[in-house]
Amino acid sequence: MSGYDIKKRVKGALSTVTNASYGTLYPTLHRLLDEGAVEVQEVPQTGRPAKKLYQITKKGRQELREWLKQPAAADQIRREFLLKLYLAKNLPMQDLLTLVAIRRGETEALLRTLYAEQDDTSNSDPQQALVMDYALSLCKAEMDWLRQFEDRIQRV
Amino acid sequence: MSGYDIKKRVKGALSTVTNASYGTLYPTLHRLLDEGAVEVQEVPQTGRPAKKLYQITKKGRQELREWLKQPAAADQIRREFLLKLYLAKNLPMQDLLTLVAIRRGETEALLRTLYAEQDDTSNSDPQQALVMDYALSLCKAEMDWLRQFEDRIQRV
DNA sequence: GTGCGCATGTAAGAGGTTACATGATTAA
DNA sequence: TTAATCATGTAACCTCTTACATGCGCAC
Repeated sequence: MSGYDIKKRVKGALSTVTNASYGTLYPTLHRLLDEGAVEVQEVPQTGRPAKKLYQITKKGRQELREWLKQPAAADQIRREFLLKLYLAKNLPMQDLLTLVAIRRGETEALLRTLYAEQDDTSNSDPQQALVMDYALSLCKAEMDWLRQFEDRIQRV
Repeated sequence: MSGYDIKKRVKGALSTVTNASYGTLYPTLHRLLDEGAVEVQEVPQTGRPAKKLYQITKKGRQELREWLKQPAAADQIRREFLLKLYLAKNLPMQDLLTLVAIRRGETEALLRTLYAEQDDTSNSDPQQALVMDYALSLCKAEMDWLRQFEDRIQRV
């Protein structure tokens, strides 16, 4: 794949897992090339920079396998929404409801996106379907929690 | 609270929300003091550095309220485990099972910790209980997913 | 007598994003 | 004609972690 395509893939199917900006992506590809973990094939194009198609090498695949065997690092998570909820006693009830409603809207949108992407990819990439299924499960759980929370505070 | 106490609080009840190392925490407190958002009271102690008790000021509380009203930034999430799952076709089945089993163990441990902390704090800080409840919901959902996943691949 | 808890803090570095530079093609 | 898509890349900056410095009291 090209750097550009990798970016799209990461932004789409892998957005629940990690992310990457070009400022990280391109230097990383150059480093992997230096290390011999990937090789590149330039495809000239008219009117735009040559497309650089990267492909993993035998050595790269070996290193990948080694990395995969290592225990995974702990999740790095930063949820500003939850932090605001934690500090909500400083907020009038009305603002709190708005905060939660916005979050519910965002979660609903994410849920719809995930359903749509699941339909798109269910027959193609099983690995991608796996990650999608995981994301869906957690997204549904958050949705349930948000609805319950809204019920609870509106009853008070 | 002192910087030391804040660190403990964040590591405990807020670990599912954010985190903080001293290298961030102390400079931030100094900055807030400069800005007049907090004030400090030194409590001398024998045999260790004076404890610096920070307290939010009127101005600080005002700014906090403004910040709370702004829509929350999107979650920043990095799940190395899921990334490895995504790349699992490069891994022998046995290693995949090990990877998932380790994750299940960690999730179980987290679940137990959360239950224990929920019992500890249920009668004290309702805000903290809220965050705990949220964390528990998502943790249970992940647990369910992991169990289902293990069932699925072992049946194949 | 060793290690943990208490309690402050800084310096170096890792890791990442944002904004920019370039510029043709194509759809609304 | 305006904006998005394609496609590369760099420089400046921001944010955070890791590792260090200091050192007493207390429990095992």
